[in-house]
Amino acid sequence: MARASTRARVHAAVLSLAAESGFGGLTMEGIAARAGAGKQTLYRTWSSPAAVLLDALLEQSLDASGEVAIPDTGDLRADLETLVHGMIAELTDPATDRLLRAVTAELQTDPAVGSEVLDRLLGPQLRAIADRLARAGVECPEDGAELLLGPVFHRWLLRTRPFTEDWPAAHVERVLRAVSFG
Amino acid sequence: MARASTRARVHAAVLSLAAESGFGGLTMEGIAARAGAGKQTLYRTWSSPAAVLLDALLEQSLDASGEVAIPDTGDLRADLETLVHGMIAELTDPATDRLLRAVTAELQTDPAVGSEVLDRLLGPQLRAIADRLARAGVECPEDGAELLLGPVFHRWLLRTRPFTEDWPAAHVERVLRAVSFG
DNA sequence: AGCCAAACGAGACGGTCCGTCTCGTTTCGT
DNA sequence: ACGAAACGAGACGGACCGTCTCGTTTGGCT
Repeated sequence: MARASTRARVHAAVLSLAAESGFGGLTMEGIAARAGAGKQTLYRTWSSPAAVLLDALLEQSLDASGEVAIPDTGDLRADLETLVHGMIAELTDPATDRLLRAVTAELQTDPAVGSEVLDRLLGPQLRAIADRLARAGVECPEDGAELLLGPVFHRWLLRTRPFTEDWPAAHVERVLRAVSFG
Repeated sequence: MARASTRARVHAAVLSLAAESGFGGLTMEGIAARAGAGKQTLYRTWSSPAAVLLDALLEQSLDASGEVAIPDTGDLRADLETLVHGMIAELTDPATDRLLRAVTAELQTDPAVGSEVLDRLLGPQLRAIADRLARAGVECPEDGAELLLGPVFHRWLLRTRPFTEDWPAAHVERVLRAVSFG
């Protein structure tokens, strides 16, 4: 669809612009100018600034890890705590917080972005956690994964209250009890 | 700040426009025109179409109920199931789904909308649930309320999978077990 | 009743970004 | 070497933006 070199320049442009002026400062015209690309070239592949940013973020995350990795030391409780701590760290990192919120916001209105996020980010993550739970003998692993992540997203997205140091341990404790593993 | 009659006309305008063309069709100019108001009048009180819509929705919900009411029949399990069913029904109602998503999206970028939602909608709801849990003798009622609502929002917001008929009962079952009430 | 300041309706204004459209150029497969 | 596909550039009309004046209405105060 699009030339690899073009994609690379556009990705670099959207990431640098987002880092400089936040998501609110992203426009198709701005991205095109920074990338040295025509607007038509952008519209040929992406439908909105959020779609461009999402694509760049996904490519970046794939470069880094290749696959979604869930800790698996044999100690389920410890693994889940590590996981929750990592999630909280990423969600609250000022560098990524705004970008993730922007993608989440766009996900609410643009169905294409929604299914892209689900297919390439959230889905694999949920499946990986569910697999980890299933391997430990949990009965409803999908529901367990949702029970683990739901409250984290809830607190972060809706800004109900800050995360505390001791909450993840207590939360994992409750989740394990919920799935009959305490 | 603003005259009551003006507020009423603006609220009616934003609700009718949102019902007709969805949230995407909301603009300050459009709302002002429909309400027969000057743009300056809108900007004097609200900062964005989302803020206007939120204000209208909040006023509407206050008119209807006056206070946040949580079922309290003495049967905790039944009450929570009623609550979850009601939430799912409201979240998935086509008439409100898009509006709630729009407000949630705006909540990610506009801090003013965020604290407004928290103060007048989410906060009271969470507190009411936590109170209900506390009355039943649950130890960490705030965490319990979060455990109950988090997965519901998670599934709805991120569109991971549809709600099924039997999920609420199983979910409440797990939450009660998590807070040592099963 | 009469007054005055605050709130208002209307809309002009320059500006930004939208999404579409040409046009001439570059790139790449064969 | 050639033809098609992808591209860079930017013109274009249009929608909204947020700010700004204006002259008018409204409601409280005396």
